[in-house]
Amino acid sequence: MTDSQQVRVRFAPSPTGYFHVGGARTALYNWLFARQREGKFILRIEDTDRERSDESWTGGIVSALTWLGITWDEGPFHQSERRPLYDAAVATLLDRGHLYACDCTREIVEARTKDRATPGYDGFCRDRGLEPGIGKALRFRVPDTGITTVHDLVRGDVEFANETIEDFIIVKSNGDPLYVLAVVVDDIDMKITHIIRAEEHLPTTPKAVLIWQALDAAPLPLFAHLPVLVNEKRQKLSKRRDRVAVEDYRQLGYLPEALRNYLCLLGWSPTEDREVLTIEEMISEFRLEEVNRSPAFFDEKRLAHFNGLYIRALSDEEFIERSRPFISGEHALWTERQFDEGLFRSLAPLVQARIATLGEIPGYVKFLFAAPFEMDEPSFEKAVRRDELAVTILSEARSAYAKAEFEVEELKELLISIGEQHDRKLAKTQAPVRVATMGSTVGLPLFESLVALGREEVLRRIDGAILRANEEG
RNA sequence: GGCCCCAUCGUCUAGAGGCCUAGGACACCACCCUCUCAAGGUGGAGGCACGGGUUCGAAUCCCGUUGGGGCUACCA
Repeated sequence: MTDSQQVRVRFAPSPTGYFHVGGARTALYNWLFARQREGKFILRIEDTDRERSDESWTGGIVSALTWLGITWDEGPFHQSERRPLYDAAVATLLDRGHLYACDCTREIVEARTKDRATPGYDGFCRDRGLEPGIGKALRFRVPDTGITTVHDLVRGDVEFANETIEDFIIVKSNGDPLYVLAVVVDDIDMKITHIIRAEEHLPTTPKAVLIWQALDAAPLPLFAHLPVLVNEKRQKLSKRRDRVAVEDYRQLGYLPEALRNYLCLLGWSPTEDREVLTIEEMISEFRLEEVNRSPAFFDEKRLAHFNGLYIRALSDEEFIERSRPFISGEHALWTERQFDEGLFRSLAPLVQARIATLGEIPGYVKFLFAAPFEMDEPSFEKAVRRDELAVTILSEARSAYAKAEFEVEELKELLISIGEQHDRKLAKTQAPVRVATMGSTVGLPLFESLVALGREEVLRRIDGAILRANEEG
């Protein structure tokens, strides 16, 4: 390609399972590159294998990309709808002698090559002059000598000796084209200039180059093979064994901008030790040539850190809006009637400062809305049963709060003075009250929470705790 | 097995021959702040896989070893 050409990249996932973070990273890099070069980003669904494709997965890809803010300029195209193009390319290749029919079954090929030093197809049908047709696959005649070079922007030139590449199948015996052919035909047809994809595709790239050259229809694209994302055991992220679905992270309460930022940093980094980047900064600073070559571990802890950063950067109002899916609807721990938006708003900033994912919100405010009131037993044991002064403090707090102004400072001062009478610091005094009213030793600041609960409920819960401590203690 | 890729703290990375006494971030530890828990602040521990070269000088270049990974389907 030349510099004057418009940049055209594509993201081409196969709809064979949940859309995962590795795919999202690949899509993001393609998208950033296209935006930076003012080119086009094309979405193409690689569903040449009908038996392995499912329309529902395509919907998942589309919604995940949309959620991440990765928009496409053309598509989504489906390979399954572009069959005529592949057939025409096959005709051309056949015409030029690049293909030959083969009727060897997989078993026969394996039996024949089992003892040979070089595995793979042995070229048995190369010169048998079989007539193409149903029941026979079409293989690409790979040159016996020479080198096929892949020009890769992140790895440099990668060379493959042609003798190590087998005569691979391009059309199945049932007439269906294979991915290796479809991808090349589509990339040529869509005038793709840069192929940015995961490293796992690198070994098949020389085959694509060979087909591309045999078709002789367009200059070769530039490649960029991104390092794979791995799990803690340093194996390629797998849909089967690892939690990788973008949708899962969405459900857990990760912000798309945080996931995007984290993903951007898995394999590339900007200068000056910066890590939090706006989308504009990513677009202007991203460089394919600076992408790392080694596999990167997808670290959820680090992702959570970024998510916390992004959550804390939200304005009060934005935080409330982002919270909605987690505080109402079918996943809420309470009914719509039990929920009170005003009360939630009053405590929201305190929640916002404490969480790393939006999914943690319910845990912080369930003491306010969920019925029946849930008591954490270990907390009760620790702060009430094992504290001989707990019941005394609860009783005194109850009396004081019964007639107090229900306001943060007032409630705090009252508890401080109760503590002083028993020579206790507030940290210790507040524990039984917190557990009695909020159900746990940990949680939101106590006095703000008491105000939200209201006098009546606070007194009721303290009474309940005293009763419970006495009857079971 | 064959082909290919890779190799800086546990993790993500900065580093393109002298700026490195190897920088930042997550996680971890300590302290500060503090009504609990977080958040925030300060500090700490922790790394160039190994061996040869090249060079006045190597984390940086070359070769080898070792280790990891990917691919090896009439899947994508």
